[in-house]
Amino acid sequence: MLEALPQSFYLQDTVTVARQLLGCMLVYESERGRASGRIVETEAYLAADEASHSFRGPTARNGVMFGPTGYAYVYFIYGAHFCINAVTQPEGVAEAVLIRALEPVDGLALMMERRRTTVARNLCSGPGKLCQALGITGAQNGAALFDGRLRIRAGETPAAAEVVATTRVGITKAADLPLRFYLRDNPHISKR
DNA sequence: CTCTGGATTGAC
DNA sequence: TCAATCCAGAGG
Repeated sequence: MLEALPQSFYLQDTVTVARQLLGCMLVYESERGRASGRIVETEAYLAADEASHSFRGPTARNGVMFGPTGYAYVYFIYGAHFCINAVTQPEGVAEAVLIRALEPVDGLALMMERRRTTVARNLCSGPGKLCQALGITGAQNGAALFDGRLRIRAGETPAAAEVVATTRVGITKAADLPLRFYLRDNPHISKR
């Protein structure tokens, strides 16, 4: 897609990508229609990072992380939810940015139906929630983010002072690293 | 093959 | 605060 961020965007340092994805738009054109939102929360997962799925080497689940840059790594967790990551770095270097929350923009009615709620701030305020709201499942694992029905567009760049860096959510290893980024005071972030 | 626990969510 | 729910990953 002309308007999507180019594949080369994802070759930047993974922390830089995690920061720069804030404000960008995640769009998915599903069979049932388009749904999209502005990215307001991300987390970086690095190669030398015990909390990353890629830390112990390639497996059937995490294989996309070891592949070329700019593709979606979608996995199933807790027997119930999907989470979507943007794979960064060249082939062989397994790093990614977990997209944790969106501010809903397009397809509100479809999101409300999928999420079974009409409360806007409950539609995309968590990694599992936003996948459900957009209709993203394991079928999108390995999909390009720079071309096709699942893509990330540039958005309004937030002011540097608006970006907060803190520790990641829900992990037990490397839990002290400041690799979570979100937009200050945004009502759609995943916690509180 | 069995066992453990998780990049979560929503109900209590 | 805690159970649901299932599969990936580790170990035998």
